[in-house]
Amino acid sequence: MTTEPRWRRLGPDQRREEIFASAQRLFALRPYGEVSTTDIANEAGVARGLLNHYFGTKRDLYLEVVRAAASVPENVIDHAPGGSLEERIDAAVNWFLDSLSGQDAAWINAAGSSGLGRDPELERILLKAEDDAVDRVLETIDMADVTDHRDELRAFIRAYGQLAKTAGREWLIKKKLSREQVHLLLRQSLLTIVEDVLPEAIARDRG
Amino acid sequence: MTTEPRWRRLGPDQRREEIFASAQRLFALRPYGEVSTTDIANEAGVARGLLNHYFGTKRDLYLEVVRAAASVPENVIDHAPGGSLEERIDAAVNWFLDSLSGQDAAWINAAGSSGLGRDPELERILLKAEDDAVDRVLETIDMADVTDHRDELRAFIRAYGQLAKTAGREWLIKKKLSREQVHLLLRQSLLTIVEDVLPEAIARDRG
DNA sequence: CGTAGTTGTTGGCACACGGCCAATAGTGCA
DNA sequence: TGCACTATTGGCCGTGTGCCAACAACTACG
Repeated sequence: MTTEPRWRRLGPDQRREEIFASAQRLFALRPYGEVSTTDIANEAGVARGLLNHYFGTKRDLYLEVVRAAASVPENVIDHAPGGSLEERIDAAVNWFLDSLSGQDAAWINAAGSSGLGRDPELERILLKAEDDAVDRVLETIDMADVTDHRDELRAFIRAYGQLAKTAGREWLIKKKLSREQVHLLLRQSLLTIVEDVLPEAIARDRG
Repeated sequence: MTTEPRWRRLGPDQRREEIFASAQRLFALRPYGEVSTTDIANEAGVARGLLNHYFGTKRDLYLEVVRAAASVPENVIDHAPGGSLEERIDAAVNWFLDSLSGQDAAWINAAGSSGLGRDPELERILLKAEDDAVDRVLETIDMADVTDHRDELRAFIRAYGQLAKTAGREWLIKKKLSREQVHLLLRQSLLTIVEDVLPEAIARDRG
């Protein structure tokens, strides 16, 4: 009589995946403090100690989940450059809104750092994601190679990114705006920044 | 020989204040999870149990601190209405930037909810603060009494608020922008929203 | 087919932290 | 001076997390 094993032994990657998935599910549901490692372990059908073995600390696991959620979806458009500035901007905005509604819209919730009190590591992760998003935008509107006042441009776009994220929330979650209205807001704002604010900001150099 | 007391007995309000101040200091320094009630108690020179007595739970104390940090400074300008739209917007932006640099700039860090996984109560607090800020802006630019598409207007302004907060950070913390540049960005963006986006958004009603 | 080796996995120990509450001790008042 | 009032303490207890040595599933080799 061959007694069947009490648990299955998996390859490290596979088990890691399982745990990570469970963590994703739970962390998306409730905030960090209200998710216990026991919960995650149970969800994954695994002993609690295994989390530490694969991810180190609970916090480390959390940070990995956040990193995954914060990064903009990779499926960029084919980026057909031509056209006027307005057309390119229009395309960029459309791409953005599509990827918002298409995705499970996970990263729309990945807000700026926690409520208060800097958390350097978390901040670093979110800033990295933000910067990637900025690059994406700059590429899409064919301004990736501006070198003159690069820092200022990026700062403007970063601020714009927050506007975009918030507007997205107003559309998808709070339902106060229609897609067309959000599109309008994003198009006009970006247009103003590129055509109006940037040149002027360059003219009067920064102090 | 009169032995001197081991501790002083204060009025409830005063002691409450002391503890609250200590909590503010520590929560501003490190994130929630890395501040223990013991830390706060030590900082306040008080027994740990007293925190619970005055504030209930650690979380309750935290929420009060956040509420204080998130609310925009009350010292509004005298609000001299007259002038063109551009002048009014200019005044509003100036007021905003002044209150940013003037304050200890605490609330500039009070970002949207935690990194992931909704925290309803925290969210409620931050949304309340955000809405107050929106009201403040609308008053300052004399658009507080628009009734037609109030929800849309407020949504636009809310998104704009995030842009403003981020731009403020780029100026005061990251030093990528000068005050003039931020001013320019905020003025032009708000102008575009009010003069351009809003009318158009109203024309094509929301679906 | 048995057996030793590898390592994914478990279970429990130790410790830190937060909520709670009965006992204590400043403090003003009679 | 003593008494009542209550601000404040100190410790108990449950919970959550990191850690690690033992264990067992699986593999390979004799």
